[in-house]
Amino acid sequence: MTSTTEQPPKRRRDRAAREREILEAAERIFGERGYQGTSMDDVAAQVGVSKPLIYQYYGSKDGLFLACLARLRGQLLDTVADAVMAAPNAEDALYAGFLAWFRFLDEHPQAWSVLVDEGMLSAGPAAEATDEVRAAFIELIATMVRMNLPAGRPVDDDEVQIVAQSISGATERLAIWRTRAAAPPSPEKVARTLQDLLWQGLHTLKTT
Amino acid sequence: MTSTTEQPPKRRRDRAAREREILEAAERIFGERGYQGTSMDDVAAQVGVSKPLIYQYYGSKDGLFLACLARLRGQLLDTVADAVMAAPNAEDALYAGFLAWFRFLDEHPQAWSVLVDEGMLSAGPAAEATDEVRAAFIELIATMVRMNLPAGRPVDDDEVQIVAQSISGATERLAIWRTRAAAPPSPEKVARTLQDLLWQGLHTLKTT
DNA sequence: CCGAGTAACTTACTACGAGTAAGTTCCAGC
DNA sequence: GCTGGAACTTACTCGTAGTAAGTTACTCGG
Repeated sequence: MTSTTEQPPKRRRDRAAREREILEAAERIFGERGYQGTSMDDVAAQVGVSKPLIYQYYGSKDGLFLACLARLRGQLLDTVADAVMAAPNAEDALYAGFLAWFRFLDEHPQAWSVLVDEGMLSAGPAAEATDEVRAAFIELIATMVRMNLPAGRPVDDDEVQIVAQSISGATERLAIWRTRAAAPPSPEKVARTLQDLLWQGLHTLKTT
Repeated sequence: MTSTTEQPPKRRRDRAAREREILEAAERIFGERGYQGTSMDDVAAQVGVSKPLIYQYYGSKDGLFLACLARLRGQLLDTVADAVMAAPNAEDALYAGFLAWFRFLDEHPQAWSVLVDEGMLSAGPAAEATDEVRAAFIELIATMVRMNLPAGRPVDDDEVQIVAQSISGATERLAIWRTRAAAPPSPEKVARTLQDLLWQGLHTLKTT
């Protein structure tokens, strides 16, 4: 009976426990209804607590949303980074990274909803955090790209940036598309196709 | 003295004229402050008209935003499509399309702000319109990709979709990056790099 | 010129959600 | 048991989306 709905005899808890409880509820509700569609009153009611308490702990709606973001982002980033690092060479790393990305999103659909809504916050203070996440990813990609270049060659940083941004954008859009598509191709198929599309071009970079 | 601020002796106009006037103001204000940062009262005040009139003409805030979107989207789509169609072969078409895209966005920065905020509306009825825009682009890209394939070969529609989605995502993210970067590379450079990155891979598609 | 009829427009609201001020209740340690 | 602080609440303010109901100005037939 200890399901998601909380039982009445809920008393005071220490701050850390409450914060966790609030965060979990927020993650769930943001995931279901999006940022706009979620009101602080909703979250408060779900936790069985009053609104000002949430404000005391998280400062603002953005603050709460950011906290959700940070957690999910960390998980996703770690997953992908691990897959990339575990690969024996650049070619495999590329595929492994894509695969890890699409698989994670398949396995954590509600996490992804939050992260997508993240993109929605072009305005607001959440935008900065959003950019940080993406910057981390792009840094990872850029590192991979550079790994793939012969050591002696001069590196055109603009080109590396362009490539990294492109890959980041492509994977994001593909992820969104897959959640919406009626019968999306498997993570393996998408990762493979992407890999095929990009691999040759990455070599071109190196010989330019 | 007929600057952007309107002179007091502003009287009744017929509906079409007012709609245009409202749309222009909305486009400007949305472009400056984003969707969230713009209130209907702001727009009303700017036009020198009362809020309910805007509601009568555009139905809702989303409706007004959508109307802005539709116009800008149309311009952008036409520009890119023209460039693509004018190219003598697939390779040039790809480059020309990219170039037209990035140039347009350089030349219409406020238009782009609106289109970026567009992305922000994952929630709300604007999302549908957004998807339509993107679908149009993706259709254009998919057509180009198919043009590039030998006629006899069987076409894997999933792969074409994946590639088209990737390109769409890449160009969007690059556009956003360029507006934020301190010293973004020229449209030519970005278009060329993208072209280099993708061209080989598109051939791979055909021989798979 | 003149009185409808209607399109253009306004005033004055409601509803709801973010954020806050000022408490009240419960538990720890003395 | 009493006091101090952390956990928590009630009861607001303020801003903005959206609306109901009315008012003003143009127009067209007589």
